[in-house]
Amino acid sequence: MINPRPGGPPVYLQLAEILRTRIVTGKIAAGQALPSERTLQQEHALGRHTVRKAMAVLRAEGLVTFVRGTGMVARERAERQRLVPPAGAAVLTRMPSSEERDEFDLDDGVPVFAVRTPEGSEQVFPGDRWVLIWPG
Amino acid sequence: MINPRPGGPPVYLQLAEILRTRIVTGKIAAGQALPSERTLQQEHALGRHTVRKAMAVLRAEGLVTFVRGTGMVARERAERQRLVPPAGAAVLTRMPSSEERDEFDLDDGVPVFAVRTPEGSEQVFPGDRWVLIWPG
DNA sequence: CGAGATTTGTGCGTATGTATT
DNA sequence: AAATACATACGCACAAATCTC
Repeated sequence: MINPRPGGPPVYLQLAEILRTRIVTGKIAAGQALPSERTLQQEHALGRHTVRKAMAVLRAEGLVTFVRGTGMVARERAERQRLVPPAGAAVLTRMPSSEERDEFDLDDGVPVFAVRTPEGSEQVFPGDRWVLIWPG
Repeated sequence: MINPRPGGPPVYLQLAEILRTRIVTGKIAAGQALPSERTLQQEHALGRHTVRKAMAVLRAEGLVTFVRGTGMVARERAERQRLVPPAGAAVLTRMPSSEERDEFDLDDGVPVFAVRTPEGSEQVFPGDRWVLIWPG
């Protein structure tokens, strides 16, 4: 139940927590649609901005994707490809630039690996589709 | 100049691009404050909602931090510590959970490394303070 | 120290556009 | 063609944190 008392957590974070719980516990399975904006507004007696802000939180966490005309969908966990970087490489993680989001067709809330070789070149890998493996 | 013609890119993305350019080119140095919401509204004749959406884009990219009562500040790039994961480890990157954001005092738009050892344990490292090094 | 101004945070209302079903 | 659902964009009010005088 959402509690709008002052001093407490913001309403949109309370709603995000409710939805997050449903997703991570599997009550809403991957690929399955979540309640629409309107439904959430009516069920919890909230304004549209508040509902959208809660949804934006989940999107930024990479838990959901939005499909226009369909709604908010719990994100599928893609199979990850294994990558062994070259010897001496340095690996950073960060959010992608807008160009990188376009190039790799990344959802909101998906970071990237940036692999820098000793020679100085940098290659970018979408964080939701790769796992880095250490030798050994 | 911002162009609100229909069919073109959304106004808030145009504004985000303008501010992004100022940051990455160094016109606005790290640690320096950006124009306030009000200033941006007046300069570009936009509603507050639109301005805030542009700012949210930059925040999600990890370019700026917001300080209530102070303003929007270009993020400092922290010195990164070097980490060599154990042999056979698998490394993922993702956005942190709300608990992890609290625990590590992470800004918005900062992903984490998740290092899984062959034994099955997982350890989390803030993505803005660590760089992973491959042996070699 | 306080008072007031500034700035971002939260929450709601409304209208219109666009894509999908 | 129509309904549904999200996207963009204008507006308002008040709260909370910070800064300045």
